[in-house]
Amino acid sequence: MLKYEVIAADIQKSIEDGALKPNEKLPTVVELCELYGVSKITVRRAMEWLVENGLVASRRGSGTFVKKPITLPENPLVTGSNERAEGFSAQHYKHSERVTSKVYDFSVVTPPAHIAELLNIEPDDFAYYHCRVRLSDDVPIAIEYTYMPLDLIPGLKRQHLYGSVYRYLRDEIGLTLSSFHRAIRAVPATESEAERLDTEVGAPLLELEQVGYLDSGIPFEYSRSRNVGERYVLNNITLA
Amino acid sequence: MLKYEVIAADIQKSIEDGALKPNEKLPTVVELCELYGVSKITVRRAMEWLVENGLVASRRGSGTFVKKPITLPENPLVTGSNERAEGFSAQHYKHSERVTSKVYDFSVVTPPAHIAELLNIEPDDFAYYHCRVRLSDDVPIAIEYTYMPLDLIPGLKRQHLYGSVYRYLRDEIGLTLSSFHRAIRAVPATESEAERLDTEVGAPLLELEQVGYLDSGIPFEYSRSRNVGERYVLNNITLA
DNA sequence: AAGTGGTCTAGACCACTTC
DNA sequence: AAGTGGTCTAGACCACTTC
Repeated sequence: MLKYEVIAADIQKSIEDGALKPNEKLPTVVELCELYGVSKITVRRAMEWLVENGLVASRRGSGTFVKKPITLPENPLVTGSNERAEGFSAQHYKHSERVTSKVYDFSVVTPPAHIAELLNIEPDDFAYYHCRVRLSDDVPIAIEYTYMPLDLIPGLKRQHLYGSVYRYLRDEIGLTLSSFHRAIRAVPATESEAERLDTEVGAPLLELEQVGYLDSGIPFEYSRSRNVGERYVLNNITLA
Repeated sequence: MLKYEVIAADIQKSIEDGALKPNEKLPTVVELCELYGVSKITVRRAMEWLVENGLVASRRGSGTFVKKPITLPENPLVTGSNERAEGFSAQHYKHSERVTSKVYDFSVVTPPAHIAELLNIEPDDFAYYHCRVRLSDDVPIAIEYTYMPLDLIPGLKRQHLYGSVYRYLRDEIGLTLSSFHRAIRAVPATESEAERLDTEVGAPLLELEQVGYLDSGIPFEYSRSRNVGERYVLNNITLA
């Protein structure tokens, strides 16, 4: 664990267990430097992390203060975060839900031209294609349509689709996932989606269309996931 | 403009006008230090900005490389960014659209309990409430329901609702907006929304429910904006 | 072995707030 | 005037990649 991570985690813990109360002033940057025996830039890193994650607000000239933690009402079944791309399994296991999948299609195809383009492969290159529905405690949450370049990923099997594909890529193949470009939309459920997701035709779905990149900058997936509107929320902190 | 911003902007420009091509290696950190006569940490800041904005990928031990810029298909009329909260007007003027508003309600009320809670005001404190539809080139894009604490904002008038309320808060009142907590959902249009947004009842809307904060950490707005699914996309870059 | 990015030190200097 | 966070310097040291 890096030094700035230790500091940020400590402060986060103090806020979460109430040792630091909303609107309370944190120790000054200089004090924290002395406290942890680190340099100013390291404390700043920790502060930046806390600001980005919505825990504190810094005001030049006066100090850094604990924000009143707010959670917007979470009626729906399932909550995702848009800060980091974690994949469905990682997000849901946290809440000790039982995540399962129904696989509707798993094949090797030559993807449509615009998808080949996004994946940076030739029009006649092969890609895995799969369609699966993700369920949390047996309730269908989302349907995914995913393309992954064949050449990049040796040995993807149907069985992997029942668990976390990202875990397979990371732990078994040793790929390093680095970033995702996302477009977020609201779309109506098609007839087949309505059936597979146990909802109505035309029901609002939250669509996340994304291209995922390895740290090498190479795209490793094109994916469209459509989440049932009334069962899924995406949470997010944004800076002005 | 800060030094690291200058460096980041230079490199961004080189990428955008093609001087730096996809997959090309950037100068090393040390080279950039010499080139700009700055210290390493300043170059790192610039690199971090470029990584966060999806322009380059850094690989320890080998270098920093230009990413193939991708833009996901943008069928819809209007595109927003989820990186920074800019407000409707700022996002849309960029595309040289004509942004207008229809105001359906503007009043002072005591907000519902859960909203008062989120705004950190007493249950019987007053707040401005407004409901307006935002149009881009006369096409309705979104309907907003917003509460703002009365005490915080002197002199909000109906006329301000026809332009950018954020601009009023910033430039006229001198408030500094700092961050937004957002929940993103797909919801069906109600009857009145369908009529005001010129769409069907039950049509998918992209809802952004958000609490906005001042740099002092005080909430200044609770807002729910519902964007017509087929006319609006939110774009976003996420790190793994 | 040489080259690359990543974290960190110990401070300087500045912008801004508070009193 | 004193206190606070924000940017930056000039380097050290390290982890990792490439050859």
